[in-house]
Amino acid sequence: MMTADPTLRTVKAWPFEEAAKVADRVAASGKGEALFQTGYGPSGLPHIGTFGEVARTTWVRRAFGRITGLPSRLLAFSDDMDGLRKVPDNVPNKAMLEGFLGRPLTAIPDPFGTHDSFGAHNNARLRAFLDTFGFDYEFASSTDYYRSGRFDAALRRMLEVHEQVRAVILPTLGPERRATYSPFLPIHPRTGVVMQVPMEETRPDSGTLVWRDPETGERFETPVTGGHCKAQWKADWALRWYALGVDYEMSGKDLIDSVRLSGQICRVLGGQPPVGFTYELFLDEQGQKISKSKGNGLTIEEWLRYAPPESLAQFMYGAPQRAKRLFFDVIPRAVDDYLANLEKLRAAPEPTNPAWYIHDGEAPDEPGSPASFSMLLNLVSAAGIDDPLKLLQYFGNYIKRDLATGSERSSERVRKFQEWSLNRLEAITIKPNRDLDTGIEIARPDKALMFERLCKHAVAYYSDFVEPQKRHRAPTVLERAALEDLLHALRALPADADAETIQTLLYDIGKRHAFPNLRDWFGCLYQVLLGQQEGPRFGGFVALYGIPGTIGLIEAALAREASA
RNA sequence: GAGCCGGUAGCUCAGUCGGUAGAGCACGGGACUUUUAAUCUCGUGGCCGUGGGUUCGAGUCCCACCCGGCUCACCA
Repeated sequence: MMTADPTLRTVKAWPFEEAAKVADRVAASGKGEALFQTGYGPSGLPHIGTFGEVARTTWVRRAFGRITGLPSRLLAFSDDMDGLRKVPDNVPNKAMLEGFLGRPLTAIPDPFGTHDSFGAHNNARLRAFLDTFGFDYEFASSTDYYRSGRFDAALRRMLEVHEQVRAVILPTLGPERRATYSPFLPIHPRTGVVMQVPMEETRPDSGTLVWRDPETGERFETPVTGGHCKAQWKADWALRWYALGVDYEMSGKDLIDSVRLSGQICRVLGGQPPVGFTYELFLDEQGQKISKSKGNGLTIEEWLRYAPPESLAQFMYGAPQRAKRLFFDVIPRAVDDYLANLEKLRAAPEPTNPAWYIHDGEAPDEPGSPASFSMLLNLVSAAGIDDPLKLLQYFGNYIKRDLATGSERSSERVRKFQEWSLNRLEAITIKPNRDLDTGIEIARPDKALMFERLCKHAVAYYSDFVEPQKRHRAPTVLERAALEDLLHALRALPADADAETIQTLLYDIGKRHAFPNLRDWFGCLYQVLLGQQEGPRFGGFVALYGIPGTIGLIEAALAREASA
């Protein structure tokens, strides 16, 4: 059991400020533990906001544990009993789903055919998503809770105060809805549809409702308990808070009104609404709201292709109550902020440091990254590196050159990295090209070094954004002659010729031909061979890229010109 | 109509307890380099939206206003 440290209540970081409120609430209730909740709508497949909400809640939860020493649970609650309102665009078997509109998601066949129901399918995806990041949570299915009777007492209570609950909601509704509203949505005994109908009678003594099918006129008496009824959205939220004693739940700004009304209903029931936290929504590059239908903004898949999850957590940590723009350009900064914070965490575990939350107070036992992500991106773009392993090699050479020249610019970070992993990097560096494919497994984020992962991500960035922008220009007559000259010279070189030898060769050839300025010769190499305006020191590039590969580039360039 | 957030360097933003204004990028100079890029280093650049108030002192606290944006207003 963790020891309590009440002095942490005053830590100036939002998770602790939140946790202190939860601690007060739990102390007042006399409970020995705290219940944190995050909810998921029926349409909602997991997305980048899901990650944010669970991560942020987890941080508050951890802060709570540090302050109080008390245990806590995080309930991931799926609203899988909600009626399907419309057929989603991104699923197969849409025609089949049409026939089940209005029924609870857990009473609809899985359009993917892999689970017992559509609801079960979505639940599985949600859990798989959360598991990917190693979140500590307890999954809850609304359907299970209703059917198992866990909500029965609360439902009967809501039936008793039916009119008071209505009184909370009615003022917020338009005239026509006002006439039909009930916090109870009975499941139609014949069609299975979640009904939105007015109650003709409430019978608290028997725990039932009397209502009429608007189409057939048939009258039904339905128990509110046992999964025969579910609660309407805002009442549902309140019911859950009341029945389970939820202590903390955060939600987006779009739910401010719902939080207020659900809180009122919760009080009507006799409960105390949880400590709440409203976070801002994300905007796209133009400051527009991110919506899945518009397809703007950044998906979590995209983020995780270009950067590690720790950087996304870093982004989510900062200023949750500000509308932040979420698009590609924020990624490198998030990564570098994280890397810097990671080093700070290593030096001193301060709970004001975002990395403290991301790693639960203790930096992982690995060397971090010797270079900023921005630098890796520059490097990969300048050198046109399309392979993570080559980037590692390139960087290894870079470090060695650094050491050899005795440069003072080796930062503390680089030095640490060298101590920890120089041998490993050395092993990578001397590996012959043909073994590259079987070299180091870089693709598994959980196993690989942070730096290896960053190399992988940098290359992905290069492939997607830099590489497509390349424009290989055709060589001039003069350049063509020089390139042919270079081609022959390279063929004559041993395969393991070093960077200096190649660089000297390049100068010789450049001088041998009538370039007005040597700079033009190198410019030709970048523009014709690499398709870029500028590039790396070319001798080093050839040594890394391989002489056969470079020969291929030249041949391709000459052929391109011939066919034009 | 109700509510929320923002306005600080050319751009994106940080700014802790009220105490001489900060970073990255961009731009300029230098170092290193047998070209360039990278890297390192130095530097240019700000009426902190406007007006008032509190204070010895305000980017920071209070009030009002202007501008920009978002959310909710007969779904969940």
